[in-house]
Parts: sequence; C-alpha cells; structure tokens
Amino acid sequence: MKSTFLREMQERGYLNQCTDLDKLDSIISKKSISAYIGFDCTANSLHVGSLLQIMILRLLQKHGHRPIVLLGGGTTLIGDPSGKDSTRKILKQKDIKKNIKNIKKIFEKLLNFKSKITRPIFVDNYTWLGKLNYIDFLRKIGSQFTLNKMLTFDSVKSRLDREQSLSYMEFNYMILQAFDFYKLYEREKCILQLGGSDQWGNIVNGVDLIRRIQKKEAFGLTSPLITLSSGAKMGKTEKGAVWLNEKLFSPYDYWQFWRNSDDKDVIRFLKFFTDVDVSTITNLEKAKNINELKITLANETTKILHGKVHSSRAEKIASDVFKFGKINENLPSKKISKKDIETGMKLLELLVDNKIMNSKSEARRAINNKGVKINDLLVADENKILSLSDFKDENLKISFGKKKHFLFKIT
RNA sequence: GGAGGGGUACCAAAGCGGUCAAAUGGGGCGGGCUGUAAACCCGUUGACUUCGGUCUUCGAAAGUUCGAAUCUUUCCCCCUCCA
Repeated sequence: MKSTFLREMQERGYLNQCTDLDKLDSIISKKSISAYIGFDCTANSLHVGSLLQIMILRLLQKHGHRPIVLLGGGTTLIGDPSGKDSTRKILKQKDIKKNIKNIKKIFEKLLNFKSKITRPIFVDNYTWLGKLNYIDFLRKIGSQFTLNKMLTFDSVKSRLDREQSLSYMEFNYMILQAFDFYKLYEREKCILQLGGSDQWGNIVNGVDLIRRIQKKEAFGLTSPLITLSSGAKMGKTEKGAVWLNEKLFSPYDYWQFWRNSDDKDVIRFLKFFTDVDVSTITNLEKAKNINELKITLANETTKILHGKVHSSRAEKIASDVFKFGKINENLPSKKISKKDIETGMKLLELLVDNKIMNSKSEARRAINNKGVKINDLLVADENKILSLSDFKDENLKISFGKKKHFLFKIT
C-alpha cells in the first residue's frame, strides 16, 4: 500500500471492507482528501463505542487529510434501522440540538484544529434534509433507488425476515444517508465515507448515488466492530455506558475502565485506542509486563480524551489507592457538614443519598456481604450511625468492593 | 381471513388455586484465590422496615374465591401453520 494513511489503518486493524481499496490508495497517496463519518445524536454524549471512529478521524488528520464530522441532526429524527430489532424512540428536535452541542464539545477535545489543511469541518445534515421538497427529492433521488435492491439490504431484510415491523420512515433512512454523502461530495468535495461495518449498506448506497448522478467515483471504507475478548460489546460497564463526556463519566473512572481491560484485549486496544506507534507497541509488549501495559493503555487513552493532567492524576490516585491503600485527596470527594454527623447520620442514608448505592436494600445487602468499608475497616452493622470518631483527619473514605472508593470531608 | 401456541423479574426459562417475592441458567453485584486480569469456588440479586412484618410485581383491565402468576371475561401484543 502506498498511502501512509491506509497503511496505518491496516497496521492498527481498522480495515474491514472497502469499495475499491487500490484506487482509493492511489488517490489518497497523491493528495489530501476530505472524508466523513456520521454520528448519531440520540444521546447527549458519545460513548466508547464511537471511539474507534474518532480515532480514525484523528488518523486522517495525522496523515494530512481533512475529517468531516457529520452530526445527524436530520437523520436522528428518523432513526437508523441497521442492527436494531425495533424502532427506537423518536427524539424531539429540541433535544437533538442540545445533544449535538454536547457531542461537538467532545470532538473539540479529540481533534486537532491547528492546521488549516486538516482542520475538521462540522456539518449537521438537518441543514439540507430539513428543507427538502418531497416531490423534488423523489424525482431526483428517489428515482435512483429500486425497491428490488433496497429490500436486499441486511438492515431491511433482517427486520422483514423476523416479521418485525419496519416503518416507511425508517425504510427511508438509507436513502437519506446516501443523500448526505452526495451532498458532502458536492459541498466539500468529500470522496470518502468511513464507518463501522454495520454501515456498509448505507455507505455503498451513497457511493452508488454519487456515481449515478455525478458520474464520479467516491469510496466507502468500513472498520470492524470491536468486541471485548469476552464477546461483549464495547463500552458497557456496571455503571452503564462509558461516556466520553467527563460530566457523565469522570476521568478517573475512564482511566479505571481501561486499566481493568482483559489481558487478552490490551495489545489490541493499544493499537485501536492510542496514538502510540505500532512498532513502539510491539516493543512495549516485550519490555513490559501485562499490568504495566494496562497502565500505559489507561494513561494514553485518558490523555487523548481528558489531557495529560487528568491522566497522570488518575494514575496517581490509582497507585495511592491500590498500591498503598492511602486516602488520596484527589479521589472524587464530597463535603459533609459537621452538624449532620453530630446529629447522627445513618451510613445507609449517606450511601443512598450520594448514589453510591441505589437503594437502602442494596446498601444493606452490600454491608452484609462484607463489601463496605470505612477507612478500610469492614462495616459489620448495617444500621451503623456515623460519628466523628469514624473520621480520620476530617476525612472519611467509604469503599464499596475493592475498586470503588469515595471520600467525604467534614466542613 | 382460518387453526393453534404464547406474553413471568435485567435476559432466557419453569411454575398453572394457598407452602410464590416466584425453581433453574445466564448476566450483575459482593467475598475468596490472584495481578485492580482470566478461570474457578462461595454468597447475593423487588422496595421499605422499629427486623415483628408491610407494600408493589407474573402483558392490561374487570371478575370468581377466604385466598390468583395460576380459574373466567374482555382488550392489547407476539409467534407458528394454513389461505
């Protein structure tokens, strides 16, 4: 392969399928191009499930190409049926707008805005989808699609095969996504659409549409869907999704998420989710033991998203907590008033009020299962009432299990 | 349109008048072992509780009964076969 971009894509394991790899390679090795990935705006943050796609955008920049981030303000109003059993709830436009704003902030942290050539472009497809004229659209775009072919697409077929209902609205999704690509080709000279392998069908439609209307060639390139070695989908933990927004998922938790990776995933993840050179990773693999590698993984991934300060802080907290069992000042901490303690605060209430536990029953259970510690001392009494003597230097560390620690400070 | 089968907790699946807050498996959580890993073993898995109990839950609603996840009626949804 000639182009540095595709070569690194391959080295890192990002390549799954391409409409015409050789031709794309020869174009991309000669000049800088624009490529786009579409993101769904159903939630007000992206989670690790989208991270691979973002890494690909970063890689584009690294090799001198311009990423286009398409935020699907229009298509989210419709809902992509790919890979889904049932129609998902339809969001209000107001909520989608809010989501777009928040998601954009994540990209601002992850992408590079310094170079003029590779500075990302943000587009919201509502800009053009929102003002489509139905008749014009059917005549110009709808005429290019045959029902015969549309019915063969996996996203459609699997629904129909299982006799799950598929609304006419959702059925149109693929046409809209194809139209997006066509629009971006027109507006930004975007000749490449990237995406997860589940997007193959949608992407190919866009490539076809550009060929038919513009008589020009565009390309589609997909990356594999990443699963954990356990077979589970990436990005879910006991706490729910691993969000990229620090308000929903703290840098420390994010660091811990990577630190807790399965042994078998570590090298793959270093290639997928860090900027470390593949050759360096190969050397690291020999030089470091698996736990050191996990720390490298956690540091590198956290650095990319939250910055160096947060990543080294998280590492410090972790080593204090796990290696030395110390109370680290930087643990997520909450304040608690002296008065409340003096008047007798129940441990159960503290646990539930601070969302450490979801209910008092759950908290009771945890205590009875020997899972709750105060300043590293096991709590035996489920009805324990906190007193000032439980505090050590005005600090109260509550641990749930071995990994979750919370700090309370008296004020 | 006709015939049959089914909707049970996070998921799968048993229960088919009281002993059912509901077997079992998976998942989750906690403990043990370890390396903040995997595998394995143990415990736990509706809520509230003054730990006596109380309240809510088996697709929805109404009913029979001292008593219903279990029986009856109506409604909604899903699946299989035939047309």
